[in-house]
Amino acid sequence: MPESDLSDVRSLHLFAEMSDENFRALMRGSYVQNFPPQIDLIEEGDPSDFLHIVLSGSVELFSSWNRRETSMATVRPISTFILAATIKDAPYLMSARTLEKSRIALIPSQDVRAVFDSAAAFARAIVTELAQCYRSVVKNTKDLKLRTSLERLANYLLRQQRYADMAVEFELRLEKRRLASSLGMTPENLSRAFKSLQSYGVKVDGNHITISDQKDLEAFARPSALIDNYST
Amino acid sequence: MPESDLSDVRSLHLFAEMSDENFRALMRGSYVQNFPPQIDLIEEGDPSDFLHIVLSGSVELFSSWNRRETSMATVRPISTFILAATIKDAPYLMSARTLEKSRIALIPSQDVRAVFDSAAAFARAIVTELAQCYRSVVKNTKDLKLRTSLERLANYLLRQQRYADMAVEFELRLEKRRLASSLGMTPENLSRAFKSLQSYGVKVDGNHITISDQKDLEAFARPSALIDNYST
DNA sequence: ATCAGACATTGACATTTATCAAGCAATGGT
DNA sequence: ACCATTGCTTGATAAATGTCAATGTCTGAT
Repeated sequence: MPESDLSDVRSLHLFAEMSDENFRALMRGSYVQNFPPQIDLIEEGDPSDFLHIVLSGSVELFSSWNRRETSMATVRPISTFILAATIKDAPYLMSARTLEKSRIALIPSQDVRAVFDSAAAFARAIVTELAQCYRSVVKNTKDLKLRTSLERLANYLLRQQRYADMAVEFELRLEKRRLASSLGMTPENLSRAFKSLQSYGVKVDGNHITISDQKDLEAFARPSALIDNYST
Repeated sequence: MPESDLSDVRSLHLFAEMSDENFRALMRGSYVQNFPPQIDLIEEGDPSDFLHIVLSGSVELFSSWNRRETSMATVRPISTFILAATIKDAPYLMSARTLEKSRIALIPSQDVRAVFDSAAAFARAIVTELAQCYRSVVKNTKDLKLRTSLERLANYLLRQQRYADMAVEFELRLEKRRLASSLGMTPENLSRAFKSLQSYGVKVDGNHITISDQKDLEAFARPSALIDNYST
């Protein structure tokens, strides 16, 4: 990696207090690459092989579901992206593409984790928890921006069913008006949404839910691991 | 703190690998309290004095803006909440209230940071960055759930103006269709939204924005530090 | 057992937002 | 200079979602 890029990367507060030794260890397997505009850098769902750093240009983080696409953030120099996935060794939650001609540093994720592991265990635990929370909110944003309220409800029910060990019948654990607010809709709309899901085999009696045709509901809801799976 | 609560807290993976000594240091200033249902535990914007842990019952994280309120998440035992604010020593981004009778452990935030600081500097840097990203996404979710698309655009413009050192005129740094997607709307709707903001003194010429009546736009947009301020 | 209060549902309607189709710049490549 | 492409805007329309008002239903307190 060229000297000027090295000092750019070094200037990130992420590496500011790191020892020279650890920094060199991190840079050993890293490299810098120039990309033209509109190049896909990473695709959501892929394993997080590299921590990315935008040195110049700009990168769009976006996400797709069911033929829809939404912009999640724009990353400008000099900053990292997908750090949480790197730390968690989890798949990317978002895709990334260059918006313009961009210079990107790529640091192998396993090197980041290795250097990081030499730190105290508590630090690691805090980070894991933070990363988990962070990724949950990202999933929630995808749910909000990519789905209609009916789709959000359908997928919520499927998640709850999974939580209830795939039982055909289970209880809602939230008051309906809170559920409505969680899903970003009004209580009135939630009532109508439940009614609409009757045609996909969903029965509602108070807080008691029956999913009589799992496959049918899934065909409508199109659940995605990158939105609905809390553990990844 | 009672022994059974101590072991509950200890069982969190956040503390699992922590030394007994550090754990005792953390618990020294901590205490456990029982709360009735519907009690406000924290209010968004307050300084993060305590890391909270739900031992039993459940807690709703929610957020308010402009007479509207939205549910952000429900926290169930045994888990922490508002860790990112604690680590960053930043104000709470969300409010919290008990949904039912709940038992909550309260750990002084400064103790968490003190124990954490004894870990390596790189770990701290990673966490700071993660916490920053996490909190940004939370702000983004609040923006999406609490505001109409017109309000989101108005506040976006005010944020961009701040980025441009409060200049009356500045350039959009995003293509309009990407901006639309970022704000969770269609390009067509963005065009109309720009037109609607004309009545608040916003002029648009390509990517060039002029905000001729700052106060008027702010009166409409009602910007909030807990949504629009990237540094907190 | 009854009543008050909170939550849920329903219908009518308004608003917001998306979709589709067409036309209008700007831009870059030949 | 021209054309083709791409992005932006506009109008018409449709769909989704929210609001308001009324009613129904449940539950816990007296």
